[in-house]
Formats: sequence, structure tokens, C-alpha cells
Amino acid sequence: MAQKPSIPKGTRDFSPVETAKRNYIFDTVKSVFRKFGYQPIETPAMENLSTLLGKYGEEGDKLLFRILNSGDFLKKVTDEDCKKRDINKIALAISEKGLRYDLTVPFARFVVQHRNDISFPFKRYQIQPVWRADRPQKGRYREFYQCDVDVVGSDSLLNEVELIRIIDDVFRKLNVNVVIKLNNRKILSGIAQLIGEEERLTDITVAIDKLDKIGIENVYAELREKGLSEEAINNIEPFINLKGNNSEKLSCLKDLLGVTPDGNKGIEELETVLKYLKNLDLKAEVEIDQSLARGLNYYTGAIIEVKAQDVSIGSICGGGRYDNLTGIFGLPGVSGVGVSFGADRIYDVMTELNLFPKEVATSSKVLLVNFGENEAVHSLKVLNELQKNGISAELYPDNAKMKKQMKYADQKKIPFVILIGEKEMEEKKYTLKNMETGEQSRLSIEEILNFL
RNA sequence: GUGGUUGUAGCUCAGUUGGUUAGAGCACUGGAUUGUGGUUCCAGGGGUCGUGGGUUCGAGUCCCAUCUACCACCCCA
Repeated sequence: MAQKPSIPKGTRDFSPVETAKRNYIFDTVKSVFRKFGYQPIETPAMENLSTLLGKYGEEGDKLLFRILNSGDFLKKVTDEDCKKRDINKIALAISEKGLRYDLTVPFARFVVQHRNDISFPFKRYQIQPVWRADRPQKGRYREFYQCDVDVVGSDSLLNEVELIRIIDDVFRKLNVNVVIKLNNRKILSGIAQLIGEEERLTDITVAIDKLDKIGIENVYAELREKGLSEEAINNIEPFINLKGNNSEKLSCLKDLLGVTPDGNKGIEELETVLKYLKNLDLKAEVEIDQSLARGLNYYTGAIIEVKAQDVSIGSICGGGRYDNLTGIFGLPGVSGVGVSFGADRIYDVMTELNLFPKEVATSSKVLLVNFGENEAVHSLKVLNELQKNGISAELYPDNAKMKKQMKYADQKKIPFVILIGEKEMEEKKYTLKNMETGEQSRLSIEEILNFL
């Protein structure tokens, strides 16, 4: 033990208490997914790099964890490559697998590969860790869990509506107040069309996306920097300054964008989704946010992002519609829409707002104190009886001092202790102690079972 | 990947212009209490001062590098 052991940057251990809380989130999310008819799948932690590369943009490629080939991983590398320090070429030669970066791309691969076994529309959920070689920060880890729900093989906007209902249900159950922000990629491309800068769509959306973070002036500055003309920027202005409630925003957008085919379609889609939502009793606020873009460039329709109220931690859930994700794997014409819950961030939000129910951290309900070998034999029978009746119970394994055993129960927050010594064995009446109130009474096993 | 802040006991932190053997609280272990925890009292264990170099007669303290956590950018859950 010369050196303290450690874990890689941006990864974490979870204690029993933390794990219990995390499972509370996973269980809640899962129960909602199931309720809406989604089925679980799992995919491998690693994928072929050919599956992963190029799907998340240039930035995403950099953030992929790559797995070194086994054996002589240098066999495809020439001395010349090394001399030239051709990093990209060498990287491809020594590594052909990578850790998954999200769950959507592996899912697309899954759909294409198993297309003959799947009946569409296919509704699946997937809860697994993903890895990104990002620089860690608060709420930002290199290993974290995503809880994805997607439906592929259906163009209906009812799917978007369903996802919003799922989001509302999950956060209602978790007691987190959220705002669901909505936009449509087609509106963004409509804007680009309108100002005649269609090929700059990405630059424009990336800049607009930062609106609430860096302010209007800085957005303009960034657009200028990207080479947009003053005229174009002036034309964007009305969109950036869009204010009011959802219907006001919609009618403004209609006036401004109605002439562009994409813009028109996007507005129509948004309108339809909102119309469906109108009659539903959602707890979460649903808000059109024309500046919402989201980086992943495979989105083509609805864009959804969820932010927690009262905590600033970035988005805790996000997603959208992607019309042709499976196309890159050779299966065109399959549209999908899905969202991803960031379990780790939800955990941080709930911790900060103290939203975990007390009873989440569960251990045994009863501890049987160990008084020695003979007593332990008798205690085992009682223990078995308790467990047979569904009561989680444990017998202290060593004949340790009473103080130590009581302290153990106290620290593990075990609410009841049963003492079985000589007297108790004779009478078959055991001392049951309530650790919270300190009360204790002599009870038969039947009485104990009834009481607990 | 770029720039900044940080690190002393398991945890939270003191530690003087560089100067003997690095401290406190909490936690832990034992005792007061041989069948009673959470309160109290007493005692005890625990540190290569993140790591590696350097300056100095002398470094927890100053300099450099590196790692970690955090912050901003980039990007994102």
C-alpha cells in the first residue's frame, strides 16, 4: 500500500446509500417507460469505431474513448506514419473499437441489424452507462448513465406527444419541477433559408443556442465572426427577440417564416404537438424556445430539452426527432424520435433540492443480537421465520459486545432489534426493541410477526 | 483540447516573514457500563503535508512539472 489507489478522472464509486438513491431514479424511470409500453434492450459497452465515428460531429470524434487493439497493435503502423506523427491515421490503425458515446447511435445500429425481428413501430428503452473523454466538471462526468426512450418506424407526432407525457410523468414522480422546452429543427432551417444562408445552418444554430447564456450582443458577435453579413444578422434579429407565450410566439413565427417551406412545416408540427398537449393535464411547463438547437446534428424535426427549475445544472433530459439515423447504416426511410434522461444530473438536482424520500436508504428491518453459540442456533430459527414472512432481517455474525451490536444497528438505521438470551429461549418470548423510541417488550414470534 | 483555481488525518479545516517532534473538531478504537445504540466523561490509534523534481543550512510554506477536483471556453446529459 505504498500508493493510494484511485479511479480514472471523471468516474465515481457509489456507496450503498448513493446506489439506493440512484436505483430509486432508475426504478422510477423504468416504471414509467414500461407503463407506456416500451421494452428494454441492451447493447455492448463497446462498438466498432466504424459505427461510432462521424456520428457526433468532429467534436464528438475527439471525445470517443478508443480501445487499443489486442496483441501487436502496432502491426499496421509503418515507421513513416510514426515519423510524420499522423495521429489520425495511427489512431485508426491501432484501434478498431470504442466505448459507446450515447445510446441512440448503438440503437440505430441495433434496429438496422435486427430489422427482420422487430415489428414497427418499435418502442424501446435502454438504461446503460456511456463514456465521453470530456473534461469533467460539476454535473459532467466521463462515465454516466443515460436512460433512453425512443420509438422508431412512425412519423406520427403523437410520438412526440407521448415522450412529453413520459417526461412529465417521470419528473412528477420524482418531484422535480421542470420546464420542457420545445423547438423544431425545421424552424431553424427555415430561418437559414429566409436569410439566404442555408449552408451556414450549423453555425447559426450553434450561435443562437447560446442566447440565454451569453446574451444577444455576443450572439451577434459570434455570427459576425462566422462571416454572416450585417443584413443577414438583421434578418435574424426578430427571431432572437421573439417573446410572449406559446401562441404569441407561434403567430409571430408564422408571420416571419410562413413563406419558407421548411419554416412552415416546422411551425405546423409545433402547433400540432401543442394542440395535442393542450387537453392533457401536464404538471411541467411546456415552452417554445426558438433558440433551442442542441448540438447533435442528426435531429431533423422536434427538439426537446428539459431543465430543472431552481437549480442551474444544464439540461437533465433532451432529445428530438431524427428522420434518417438508420440511413447511415443502410436502412433509409425509418424515422425515429426519442429522449434521453441524464440520471446522474437528475441525481445531483435531487440531492441539491433534498428530494429523495427518507425510506430510500433501506437495510434490514430487524437485527438479531448474537449472544453466543447456543443463542445463535435459536436465533437462526427466529431469523428464518422472519425472512420467510418477507421481513428483511439479519443476525449479527459475531458474539460481539452488546454495545457494538447495538451501535451497528443504530448506524445501519435498522429500526428494530431482537434480543434472544437464556430467558428468552426458555419462555420463547423475545425482547423486541424499537430503536427510535427505545421501547422494548417481550413478545412471542407470532406477536412479533404481527407487529412488524 | 485552451485558460484559471485548488490539494495538510477517513471528513471539514488551522498551520505566522521559510525555523525544533505538523494541530483542532467530527469520525474511528478501547474504557466508564460482563444484557442495551443515538447523550456525557476518560484514554488511544491514525499524516512519506496529492506525486516527482528544484532553491535553501533548513520547505507544509518559495519555484517548476505532473495528477486530481472545481471554474470558464468548446461541447454536452
